[in-house]
Amino acid sequence: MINRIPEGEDLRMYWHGNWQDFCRGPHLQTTGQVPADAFKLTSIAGAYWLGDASRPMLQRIYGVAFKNRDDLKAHLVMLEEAAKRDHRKLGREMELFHIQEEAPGMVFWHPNGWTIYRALEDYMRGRLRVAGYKEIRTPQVVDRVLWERSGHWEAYRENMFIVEVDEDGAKEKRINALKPMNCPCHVQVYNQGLKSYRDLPLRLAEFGSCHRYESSGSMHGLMRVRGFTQDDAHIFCTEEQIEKECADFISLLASVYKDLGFESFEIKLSTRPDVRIGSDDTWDKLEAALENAIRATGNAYEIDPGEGAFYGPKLDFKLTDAIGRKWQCGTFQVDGNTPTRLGAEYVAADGDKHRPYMLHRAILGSFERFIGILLENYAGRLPFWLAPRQVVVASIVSDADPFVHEVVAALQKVGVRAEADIRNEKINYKVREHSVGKVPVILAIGMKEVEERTVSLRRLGDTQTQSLGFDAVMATLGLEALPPAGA
RNA sequence: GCCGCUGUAGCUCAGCUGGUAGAGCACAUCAUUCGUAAUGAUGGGGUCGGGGGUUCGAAUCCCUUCAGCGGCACCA
Repeated sequence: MINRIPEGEDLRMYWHGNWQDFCRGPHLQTTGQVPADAFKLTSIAGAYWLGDASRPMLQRIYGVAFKNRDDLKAHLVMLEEAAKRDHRKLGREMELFHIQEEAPGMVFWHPNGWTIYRALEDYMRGRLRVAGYKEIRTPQVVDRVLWERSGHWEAYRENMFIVEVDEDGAKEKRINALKPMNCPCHVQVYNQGLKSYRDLPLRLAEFGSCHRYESSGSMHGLMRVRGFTQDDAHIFCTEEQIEKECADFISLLASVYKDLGFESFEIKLSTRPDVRIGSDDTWDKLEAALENAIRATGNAYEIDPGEGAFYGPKLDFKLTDAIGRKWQCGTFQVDGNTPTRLGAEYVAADGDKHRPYMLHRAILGSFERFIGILLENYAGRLPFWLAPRQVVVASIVSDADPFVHEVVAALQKVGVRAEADIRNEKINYKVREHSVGKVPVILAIGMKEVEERTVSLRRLGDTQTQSLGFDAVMATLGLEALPPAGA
C-alpha cells in the first residue's frame, strides 16, 4: 500500500483501542464524538481488497454518522424519498415496462412506457433534423468479419452477443454478432459512393439498437441494460471542422437538456492517455479544438488528464437531477482510427483522397437509461408533453357520458392523449386513482358542465379546480401537448 | 463476474421449531348515480422461481440452477 502513495506525502496511522487503520484520515478521536442517536449501520457488502477484482474480497460494513439525530433523520428521509422515485417502482405502478427472467437486461415496453419513449424519440428526431443530421438505420446482426475489421472482435468480443447461423447444405457456419455499437455500420453507409469534401460535414444519426453482454451484477432497471437504443450519430468531417461541430453539438445538447428539465450539467475533457496512436502534434490540435469549442459556448469544464480513448480526446457531459444526483449521459469523441481501419475517405479540393475524422456523439446516451433518469427526476410526474396519459375525462354522473366522449374526441383531435373514465364510481375514487397514476390533468364533468359546456379542470398535485369553457380547454391543452421546440 | 441477502396471488407482504397456504390492495359480479385522493356486499385467483435430494410427509431442511436486490469490480 505504501508503494501506491506518492513520494513526499505523509503516511498516517490511526489507533482506536486495539484496532488500527492505515488511512489518509482524518478520524474522530473517540467514538464518544458521535452522538449515540446519530449513527446507523446501513448495509453489509463485499468489497475487493484495494478495489482490485483479482484480489480477495473483504466484508465491509457500511454505516453513516451525523452530528446530531436530526441530521441522521434528514438523511434517512432523503433515502426514502429516493426510494419512492425509484424508476423500477414507478415503472410498475405506472405500467410503463417490465423485465423478466427469460431476457435479463432487456426491456418489455408497455403501452404507457412506449408512449413516453416515442414522445422522446419524436422530439429528438425533430431537434436533430433542424440541426442538420440525416437519419439512417443499419442492421442489428452483422458478420464477424466487419467486427474483425473494426477491431471490436478483438477488443470487445466478451461483451458481444454472438449469433451463429448454421446454413443448411452450405457446410459452412456463419458467425454474426448483434451490434454493440453503431459506428462500424455508419462507416459502411458513408463508404457507399465517393465522397467529396463538399459533402462534409456529414452528420449521420441513428436511434441505434445495440446489445452488450453486461456482467450480471451490473444490471439495474433501465439504467444499465443489455439491449438499449442510443441517440447515436457520427459526424464525418475534416480536422478544421471539428471545433465548430463540437461547439454546435454542445449548444444542441444544452438546449435539449433544458427542454427536458435539466438546467445544469458539467463538461469533462479527457485528454491523451499514455497508450495512444497519432502524433503529439495532432493531439495538441484535437485537444485545443475541443477546448476552444467549449469556451465558445461559454460553459465551464474540467480536464481529466490521460482519460481519453487511445485514438482521440473526448468530452463527457453529466447532468444534475432534481435531488442533486449526477448522471453521465452525453458524450463527444474524436476518432481518426475507425475511419482508417474501415477505409473511409473523401476527395479533397486538391483532388487527393483524405481520411475524414469521425465524431461519435450522443446527447441522451440511451433512451432506456434516459427515461429512467427522467422518471426519477420528476418522481413520475412527467411534464405534460411526455406524460403517457395526459388527460382523463371523468364523468360524475352517467348522464354526462355523452359530453365526456365529445370532450375526449375533441382533445384527441388537437393531439392530446385523452381517455374517458365513465365507470360507475364516485368522482373521489376516480380522482384518487388517476392522481396515483400520475395523470397530469383530470377533467371532471357533471350535469353543471354538461349544461354550460364547460369542464372542471384539476392538475396533478393541486387541490383546486378551475372551470373552463370547451374551446378554452382545447386551445390550452392542445398547446401544452406540443413538444418543446428548443430554446 | 465477486461477496451478502431475497424469490409465496397482478402488487405489498404474513406463514414459529417440517403436517400439503393467508391478509390488504387489485380483479370479477351485484347493488349504489355520487361534485374532486379509496361506497358496500359477494366471489374467483397460488404446480410457494426452476431442477434434484432428505423425509411417512417439504413453502419450510440440504444441494444445484436462474433471476432480482445492496455493494464491489466492470461500463474500450
